[in-house]
Amino acid sequence: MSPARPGPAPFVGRVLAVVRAIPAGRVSTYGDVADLAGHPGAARAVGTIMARCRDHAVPCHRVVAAGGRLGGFGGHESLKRQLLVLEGCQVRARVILDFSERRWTGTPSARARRAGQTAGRQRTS
DNA sequence: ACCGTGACGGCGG
DNA sequence: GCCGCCGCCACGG
Repeated sequence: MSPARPGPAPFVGRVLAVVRAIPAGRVSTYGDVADLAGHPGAARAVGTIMARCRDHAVPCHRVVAAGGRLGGFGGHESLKRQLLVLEGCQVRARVILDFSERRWTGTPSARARRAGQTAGRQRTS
């Protein structure tokens, strides 16, 4: 009964969830995603997950390399670039020009939480 | 428990 | 600015 299928490993599931949360017009780096998924330093693993992800509900084109470089896209970098441009990013060759403005590292409240602060939300009391 | 897989990150040349 | 090297990590076989 309920043969509970293999299902994605916890980390994989969280990574996909994080990527799905990246708003259109914004981007995150592999390292940012690893961080948001709770495994800082696992950027390479995130890349591997992206490479194997075939779920169209996951906007993997919004995951870029450090410094705003495009990174890979299964041999279709031009497509990745086009998608990002359509979403409003300025891309020159293999670099996102307005990276600092487009970079997304989670919701402000989530970031505050990571920083151990209570900022953003009203004071708890 | 070891090893190969990778859409990485950082640094040096 | 590009390329190559090495270190890093989670996963599956």
